[in-house]
Amino acid sequence: MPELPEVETSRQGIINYATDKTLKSLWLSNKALRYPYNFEPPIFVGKRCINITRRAKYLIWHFDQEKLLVHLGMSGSLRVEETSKLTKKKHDHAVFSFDGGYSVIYHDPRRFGSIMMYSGEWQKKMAKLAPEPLSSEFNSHYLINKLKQTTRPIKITLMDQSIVVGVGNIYANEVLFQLKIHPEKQSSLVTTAEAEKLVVSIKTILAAAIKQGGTTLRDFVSGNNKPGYFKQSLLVYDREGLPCVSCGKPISKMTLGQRSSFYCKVCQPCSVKS
DNA sequence: CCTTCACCCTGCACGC
DNA sequence: TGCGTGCAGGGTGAAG
Repeated sequence: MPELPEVETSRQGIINYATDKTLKSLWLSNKALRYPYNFEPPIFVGKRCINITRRAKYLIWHFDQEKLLVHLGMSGSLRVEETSKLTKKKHDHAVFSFDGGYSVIYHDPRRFGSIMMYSGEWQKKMAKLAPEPLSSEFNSHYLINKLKQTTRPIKITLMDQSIVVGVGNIYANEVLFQLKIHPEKQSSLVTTAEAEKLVVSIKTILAAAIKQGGTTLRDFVSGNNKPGYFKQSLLVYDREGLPCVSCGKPISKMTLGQRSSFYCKVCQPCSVKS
């Protein structure tokens, strides 16, 4: 369920159970995730977790020496359970048991996620990632320059990891609705004023979602954590046919880049499409 | 270089 | 109740 706010929420949910703790055991299921494992569990067992950080939608688990990269894909989630009461569920693929009595469990039905040792190869990949949306590096000057260079629909550009990381399908829809920009609008025709608002809107909406995610953190311990996803606060995503919160006309749906796009034909007119 | 497309996998909602 | 279909919040690599 991970867009960037969920990944960040997951990080905050597990960090206190892993940081400054020694990994006592690491169990992996025999099912392959997105990539074949590039390590054996003993490499990490006995090592102390120093910190867990996030880059884009990746979590980086810093152990004494090696680092571990965890991505939740489309259906991944992390939960914390007391090791003594741990019950493995279908689609659990990794159990990190730390001293202190708690385990972090990686669960991923579709197995689009990955757990990898942070090898040199991965460091290269990560180094190429675009700026974090909440960083000062992602500003209107930067975005305007990027938008000039492509004729693709603005929604596809916003979701392009080489432009800015962490803006997934839901938030791309929400941001464009908020600013009354048609999802198909050619990126290079987005005005300077619109680009400036896009930057502000992306930062605001992601920060707000992260903040809300925090309210569900206590559920992590019980193991029945609901992903901190706030459907009730989404204004356009998954609302096809339902009245636009602004004008009341039904929300439309179209496919762009193989992803569902929701928009209001009235509030987001395609005046300057292509 | 840029853009589009297929695809990795399972679960679920829906229509018949 | 069961079956088939389409769809899902991500990301990559190959092909055009």
